[in-house]
Amino acid sequence: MQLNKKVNGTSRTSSREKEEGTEQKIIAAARGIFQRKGMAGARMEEIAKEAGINKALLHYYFRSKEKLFEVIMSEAKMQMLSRLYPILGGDDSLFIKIEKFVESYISFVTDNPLLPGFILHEITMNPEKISEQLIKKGGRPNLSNFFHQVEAEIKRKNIIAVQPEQLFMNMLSMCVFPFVGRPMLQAVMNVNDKKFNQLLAERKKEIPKFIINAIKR
Amino acid sequence: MQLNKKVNGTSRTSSREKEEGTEQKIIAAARGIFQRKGMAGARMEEIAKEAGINKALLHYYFRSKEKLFEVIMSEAKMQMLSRLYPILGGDDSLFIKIEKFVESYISFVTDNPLLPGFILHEITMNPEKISEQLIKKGGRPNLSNFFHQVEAEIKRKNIIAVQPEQLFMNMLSMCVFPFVGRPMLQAVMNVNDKKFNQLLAERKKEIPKFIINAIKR
DNA sequence: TGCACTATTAACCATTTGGTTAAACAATGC
DNA sequence: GCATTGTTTAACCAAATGGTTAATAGTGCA
Repeated sequence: MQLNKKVNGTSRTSSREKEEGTEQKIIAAARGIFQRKGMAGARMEEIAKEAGINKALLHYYFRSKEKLFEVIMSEAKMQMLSRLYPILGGDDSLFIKIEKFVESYISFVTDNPLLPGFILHEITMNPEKISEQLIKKGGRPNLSNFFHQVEAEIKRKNIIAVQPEQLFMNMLSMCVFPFVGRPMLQAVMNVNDKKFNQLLAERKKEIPKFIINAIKR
Repeated sequence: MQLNKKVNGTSRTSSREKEEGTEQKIIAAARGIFQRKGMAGARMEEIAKEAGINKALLHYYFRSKEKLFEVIMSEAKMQMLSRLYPILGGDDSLFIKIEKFVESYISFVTDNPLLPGFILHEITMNPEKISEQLIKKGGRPNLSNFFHQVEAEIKRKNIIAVQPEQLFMNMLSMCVFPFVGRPMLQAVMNVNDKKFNQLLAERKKEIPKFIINAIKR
């Protein structure tokens, strides 16, 4: 038994529908189940079944639940962070950055609605272990660029005084929380799925407007 | 075996330190462990040990893990919601409401930092079952009061046009998210515990200022 | 004092669960 | 063809886990 990932390009088993290869099927299944149930709630058996394979084969590709989990988690973190730094670390003006960031982040999370809750929960369960690599993965944290820019705009009297950290937290909170807290928000506000989706879509424009209103002089 | 909760007032076992009664010790232990590990990650054995009792006694007081979980969850939901409605449903002016709400909510969550993440995660794992009672528990949802007030202020041209739902989501997001996403935020912003606590405390004033700035004409 | 009832425990049980093994199956090179 | 190597499975295993049982200790009260 060895863990060499297979080299095959086109040659496939005589199976009918799948053209992706076992490893990808496993990852896809694991992604879904881990995100839906969390590390503690996920079952190797269920992942195997959803991937259409045997449980033993799961351990043949990924030695343990932890190993498999780490693959999924590391992929998830990278996805989340890779949207974060490029925009905020770029050359745009502050207001443009805010607009681009919110638009990009909400679009992304709309396509991956379970991601934030998954990451946040697991990182809370295991802060040291998971947040250490947060820095390395997905590019070096470039927030200092953004923070300096905020301070510069304050000095130039273009915006009111606000701690960059607070501004960043506000922005991220408003983007991410509605996805993490969706079921609660819908229940509390008594809003159906369609209406809530519409609210989420509108937030791409609403949040930047809100933020810029809040800070501009 | 019966589940009668004991009637004793003062008479206690000859145990040394505890004066709270077994049931309360169990609930305290369960609260901590469920909040830290979640339903799926919690172990009955561990709860028993933390309560200083036998696992069998746990089942003597609360028949099953689910039953015990429901006690904790229902208590948690009530706590969260009981801060929500009274203030927003009250008679204060809009700006005062916002200030009171943010102040009260952040204070509360500061004292119970694991609560939001716990509730949000479990409600996501099991939306139907848990969010149904969200409405009943902790008083009827009084958001319509708040929503009408927002619309009235818009009409009176005291604030700019904004959907009440969006405003509410913004407010709740900024209050709650920093607690749910704390480990991630600290890692990403490279901020130590002390500094982060300070930021959180400052948010009690910062968020209302931010919101009011964003919406006032 | 002894009886009824509650509280508590050690030992036990059945199921679930992550993980392993040995053998069957393909595919590929020679 | 057949040996080699990688892939897949059914069966199995040990530990963990939620839950139960039967016996013990404690307490009030008739």
